[in-house]
Amino acid sequence: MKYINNNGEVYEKDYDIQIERHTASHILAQAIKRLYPNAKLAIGPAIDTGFYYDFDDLNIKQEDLQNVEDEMKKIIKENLKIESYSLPKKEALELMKNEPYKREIINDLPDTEKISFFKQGEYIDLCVGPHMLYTKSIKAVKLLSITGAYWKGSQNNKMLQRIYGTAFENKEALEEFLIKKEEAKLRDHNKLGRELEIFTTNDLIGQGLPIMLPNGAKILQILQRFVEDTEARQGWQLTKTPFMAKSDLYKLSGHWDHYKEDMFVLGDEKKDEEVFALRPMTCPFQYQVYLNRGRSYRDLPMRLNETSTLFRNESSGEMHGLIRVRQFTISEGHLMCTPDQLEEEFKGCLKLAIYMLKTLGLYEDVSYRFSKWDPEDKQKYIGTKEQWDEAQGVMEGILNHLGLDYKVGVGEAAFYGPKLDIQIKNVHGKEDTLITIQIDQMLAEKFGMEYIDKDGTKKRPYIIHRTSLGCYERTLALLIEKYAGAFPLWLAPIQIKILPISDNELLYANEIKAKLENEGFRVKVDSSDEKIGYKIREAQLEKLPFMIVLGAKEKEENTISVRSRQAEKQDQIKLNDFILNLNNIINEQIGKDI
RNA sequence: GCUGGGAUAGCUCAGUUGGUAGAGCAGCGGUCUUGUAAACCGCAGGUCGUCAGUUCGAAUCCGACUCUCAGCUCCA
Repeated sequence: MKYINNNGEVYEKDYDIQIERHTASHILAQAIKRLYPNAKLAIGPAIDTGFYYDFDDLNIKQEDLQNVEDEMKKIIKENLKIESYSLPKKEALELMKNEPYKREIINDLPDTEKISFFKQGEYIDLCVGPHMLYTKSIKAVKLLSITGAYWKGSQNNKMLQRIYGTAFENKEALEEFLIKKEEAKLRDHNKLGRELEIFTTNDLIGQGLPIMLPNGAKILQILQRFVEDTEARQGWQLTKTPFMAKSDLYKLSGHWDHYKEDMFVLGDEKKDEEVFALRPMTCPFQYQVYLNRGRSYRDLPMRLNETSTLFRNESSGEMHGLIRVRQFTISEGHLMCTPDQLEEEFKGCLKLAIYMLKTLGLYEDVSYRFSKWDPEDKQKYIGTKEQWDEAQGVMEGILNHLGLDYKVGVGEAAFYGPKLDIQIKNVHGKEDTLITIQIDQMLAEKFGMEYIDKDGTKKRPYIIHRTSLGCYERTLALLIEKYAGAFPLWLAPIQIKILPISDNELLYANEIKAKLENEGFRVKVDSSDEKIGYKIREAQLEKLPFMIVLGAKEKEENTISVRSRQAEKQDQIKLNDFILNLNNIINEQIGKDI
């Protein structure tokens, strides 16, 4: 494959999908310029799933995309040769005199810089390249959607019109991508979760406030018991702190100055003597547990956990199914320790998180992000540069010592400290934080937390702020998508459905149900008068782990016919053998050691 | 919060240039008592997201709001 770089040099290299996509974005811009000459060019990079190009003074609709795509295919067919050349800044500005966004980019470049351009036919774009050598090198291209996007990614700037598209090496690869995209939609928790009656929402209750239906509430209960029991075995002590507090608490913690926009405040500061706010984080509440009396080094490490319901007044456009909500519950915890305990305890928190991920089956799907502050953003963060350097330095040391493969996210830290975020992508490819482990010194200082050390002097403890399985609602959403609703046995809200072939077996069915429930299993009997084939199909749609078919034969022989959701047909066995089998499966699923 | 779609029965969706709402599935009642992908008959179910407007007349046209989807921004 031939490419051209911004020195005008042509070179040979293996097929590079990112270069193809970047070239496709130029062809998109060329097509837009031909069809809508008044449109202004912003930027058009390649991304993970394809490419986009941002335009101003363009107002097209979804229906117009096909037309644009047809024009792109025409340009590809014309097989224009792509050339590159450089200009001094002054001439570059002159060349782009009708492109305000390009001029802004050029103006931001140093004066000494030679500015490179790529040209294909009548179309010229400011670009560092490289590109494919001919437009015909684009083998499969498709425009996908059209949305708004802020210029330079800042909401203070104008919103431009962004066109998303994708390109592949051949038509088959494009086709496969589109099919996968459609399949992903079927796993979408926001659709599947409603279909499987896990949750719903309601106009009267409001945005970002999902209602957990019996199936969803059951899964959350199972998860919560699992988390609390596991944490207890790891030396965590459960606390229960209030859902709200006076504004005084938040003023001390810094939330009032740095987080009030995102809080639900009860009352009016101007009129009321006392104003309350629902808690957006548990830290300042749980710190009061530590502060309940003086602490000695003998009390450390002190591990406090809480199944903690939080309230955040997210902007209206942010809410999404169970992934982004206004009220949610997290497996939160705060760990107070001495400096020389810090690394070991941090490791313990990470180990616990990884154990949770492995048990849930999500371990292979996560990535790690070291979230630092942005020194430029004075509004967002409390503390001094020295404090941040220290906290980040400590965390970086630990992360590197653990040999963790992580990316750095600048400006992603909490307002009070750096974080190790464990990230996961949903079915649409959008990444969110599932679990977070943070080192917090600023709030410890604000609340005056200390301990008496061996030498009798007062010292400030290090505090690790962490979640073990993260936000329950978000985790549930990811689990729905991971398993496409077919939950592992230990998590399934209904584990077994009993299908009597006729009403003659109803009594026997209820007998089996009672015995299974007595063993702690979650069972449902299908007492409808449908035919057995229909009942099986229904049970399959519910994605339950097991079904039991009971007819005259089973009743006669005092057996059951069991079928797992993967199996083609059922096996006739004794109930006790089935119970043994179920327990084995569950032990396998949650019995792993930390 | 911003840009652009959308909201009709529990669900999936029809509904023509404005004339007063329909199907399939689910539900309920009955018949059938069934051995592996949808038995048969019947019934019921809607303030067409909400509110205000234009009109003799609005699911349909205009406006505001609510909710929802995709993306941006923000974030667990």
